Amino acid sequence: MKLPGKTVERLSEYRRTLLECLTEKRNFIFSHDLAARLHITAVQVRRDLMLIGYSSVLRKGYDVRELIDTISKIIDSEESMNVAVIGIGNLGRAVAGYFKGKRSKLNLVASFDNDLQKINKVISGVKCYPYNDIEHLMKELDIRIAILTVPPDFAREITEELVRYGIKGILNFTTIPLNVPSGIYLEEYDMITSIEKVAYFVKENKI
Amino acid sequence: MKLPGKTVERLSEYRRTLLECLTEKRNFIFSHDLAARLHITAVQVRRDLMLIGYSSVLRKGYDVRELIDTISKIIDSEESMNVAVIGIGNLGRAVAGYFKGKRSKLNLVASFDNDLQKINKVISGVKCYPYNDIEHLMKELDIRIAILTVPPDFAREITEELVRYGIKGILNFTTIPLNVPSGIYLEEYDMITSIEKVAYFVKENKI
DNA sequence: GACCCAATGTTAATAAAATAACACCAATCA
DNA sequence: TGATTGGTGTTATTTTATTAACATTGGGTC
Repeated sequence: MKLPGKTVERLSEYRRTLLECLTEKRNFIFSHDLAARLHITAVQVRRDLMLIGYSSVLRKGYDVRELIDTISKIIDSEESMNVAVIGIGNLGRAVAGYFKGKRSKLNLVASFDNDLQKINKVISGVKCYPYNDIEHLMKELDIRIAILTVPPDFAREITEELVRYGIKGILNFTTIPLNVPSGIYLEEYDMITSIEKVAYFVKENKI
Repeated sequence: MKLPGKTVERLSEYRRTLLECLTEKRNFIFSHDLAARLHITAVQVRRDLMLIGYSSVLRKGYDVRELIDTISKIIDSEESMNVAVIGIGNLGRAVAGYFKGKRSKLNLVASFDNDLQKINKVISGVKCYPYNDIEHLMKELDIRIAILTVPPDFAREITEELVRYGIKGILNFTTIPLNVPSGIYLEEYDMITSIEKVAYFVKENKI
C-alpha cells in the first residue's frame, strides 16, 4: 500500500491526537471531532482513513484504541527502528528531547558531535559520540535514520559518510540542500524558509 | 500579486543560493545551475521566475545581483519587520541563532520565557523578557511575527495572548495545533510528524 | 415496524503543483 | 548568410491534493 506523503503526515497527527483522547478517557470519536482538534475537515479525515482501509463498525464514532492500533500497523515498522542525531547543538538537543520518555517504535540510540565537551556525555537523554565513530556505530547500533542538525559547513561531508555506511533515511534540518542516492529517503526542512514565508504572507495581508 | 506558497518558499531558497553565488564571484547563473544546486528542475526555476515577472536580458544566464534584488522586492517588506521568539529553550535558541549576524529585513528584537534564570539575560543574541511583558512590548517594539517554541502546555494560552495584543503572523513549532482568527497568518511545523514520515518511507523502501 | 437522523465511505469535481512541450531568440560558425 | 545550438518564457498536460456531493447504514423514536 503506497500512501500519499500528506496522508502519512496526517496519520502521525491523528495518532497523537487519539492518544490524547485516551488520556481524557474518550474511547470513541467522530470524524468531525478529530478534524476539529487538528483544524482540518472531517472529509479529509474520512478520506485518509478510507485510504488505510479502516472503517468503524459502530455509529458511535471511531473506536479510539482500535484506530490507534490500525494507524500504528500502517506507519510503524514491526521491529523498532534506531535513530541518531548528528550534531548535538541547540537544535539537536531540541530534537533529542522529543524522544525522551516516549515509548515508540523509534529509538534514539546515539548522538554525534565533535565538541570535546560533549563527547562521551549523555546529553538530552542520549550519549554523544565523536563523528569518527559513525562508521562502526552505524552497524553496531543498527542506525537506520539520521537527523541532521550540524552546522551548514559540515552537512555535505557528514552526509556522504552516512550514505557510505548505509543510512536509510535522513531528516535534514540544515540550510544546505542535500543530494542522496535513490533508495535513501530524504526529507528536508528549512526554518529560514518558513520564517520568510510567514513574513511574506504577513506583508501581503497588510496590503 | 498573489504567489503560491510553494513558490514563495523556493524564492527564499533561490535568494540564499544566489547570495552564495555572489561570494563565489559568480555573477551570472543559468536556470539549470540554480536548479541543480537546489535539486529541483530548471523548468521549475523558470516558471517561478516567470510568476514574479523576471526575465533575463542577456543569454549568459540570470544576473545574480539583479535577481537577488528582484526577489527581495517581492518577498521583503519595505520597512523591516520585527520578530520575537516565544520560549527560549533549546529550540528557541536554535531559531534565534539563525538571525545572528544576518542583516535582513527581519529583525529578532526579543525573546520571552518565564524561567527566572533567563529573564533579563541576553541569550543567543537577544534579550529575554518575562511573558508578562508581552502586552506592552508587542507595541513598544512593534513585534509583528512570533515564533512559538514553548512547551506544548503553554502553546494555547500564549497564542491567545499574542492574538489579543495584535500579532500578525505565527510560526508554530510546538506539537499543539493552533487556531487563530483569519487575518493572522499561521504556519505550523511539527518535527515529530517529519520524523515519523521518514520512518514510514524508510520502512516502505525496504518492503 | 416505519421513519428520521447523524455520521460514514466513496465517487465525482475542483484546485494546486509539478512536469512536459514547444516556439522563440541571440550568439556561433560553417 | 543561413542553419545550428543552448537557453529562455509560456502554454498545455499530468499528477497530486483537497473539497464537494451523495448514497448508505445502523441506531433511536414514536
